[in-house]
Amino acid sequence: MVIFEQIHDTDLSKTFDCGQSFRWNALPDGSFSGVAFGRSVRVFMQNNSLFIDGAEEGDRALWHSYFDLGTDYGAVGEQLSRLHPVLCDAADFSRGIRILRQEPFEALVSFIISQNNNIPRIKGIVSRLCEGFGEPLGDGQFAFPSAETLSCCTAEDLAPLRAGFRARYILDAARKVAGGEVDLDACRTLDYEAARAALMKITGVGVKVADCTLLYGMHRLEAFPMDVWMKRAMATLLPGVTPADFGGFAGIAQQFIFHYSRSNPSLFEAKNC
DNA sequence: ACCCAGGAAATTC
DNA sequence: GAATTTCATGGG
Repeated sequence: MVIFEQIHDTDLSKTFDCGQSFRWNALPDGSFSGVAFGRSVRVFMQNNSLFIDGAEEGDRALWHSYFDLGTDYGAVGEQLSRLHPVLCDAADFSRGIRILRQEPFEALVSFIISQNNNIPRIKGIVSRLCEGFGEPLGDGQFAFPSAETLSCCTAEDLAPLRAGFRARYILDAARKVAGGEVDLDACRTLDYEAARAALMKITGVGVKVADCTLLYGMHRLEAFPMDVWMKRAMATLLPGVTPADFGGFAGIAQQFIFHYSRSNPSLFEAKNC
């Protein structure tokens, strides 16, 4: 068990269910089970401490990084709140969300699967992908499969996932990553536009999926994924505001606005009469 | 039966 | 080139 004390501005339920990750599930006791970097753990908060049950002490730095515990989200929220009144509401509503540092390939494939799809179904496909092709971890859980493993698969192999037209996108991603044509490690340090262009060499990866991969898989906070919710939110709630206005925390602002908008659809109802 | 879902590719105008 | 259609699958 790894324990982090004096942890603030952290709500695991919001963090896991705000649409950035598809690998965590709530247990009846309020804790969450999930897998990251091939480690199966159960996590919960208690008295401002974050407990990682099943984690080894040697992985302390890994979990610190995964949950981005080095960032003061309270301070980020305050800074964003000063920029615009809507950000004040969004940041307050989304208090507790952290941007996880997920595995790059997992983020890439997860958001390829996400296109024109809904979150429960995305989770189902990702789950079947791991069960079918990921390394078993001995407790009924499975690691996210590697690009190398998936690069050897055929479309028929992926049929049980019921991923539909996205299956061939997954395979193209796996082959280009495993073959070195797309270097995910390089995308961490490449300038933003170049990293985005590199990811978009994959069939099925457009601007939005590339931005999600950069933000959730590589913690590139300048990425600002624009899905239908974000487009509507920016047009309706923040006219004239651009991601650049959020400084170095655009990605965090995006997640706050996204969660706020999805959770309050009434914000977009017609305001006549 | 119909509509939508954290989009992107293929086709058409 | 910009606008529209199609793409598989499942749930409401």
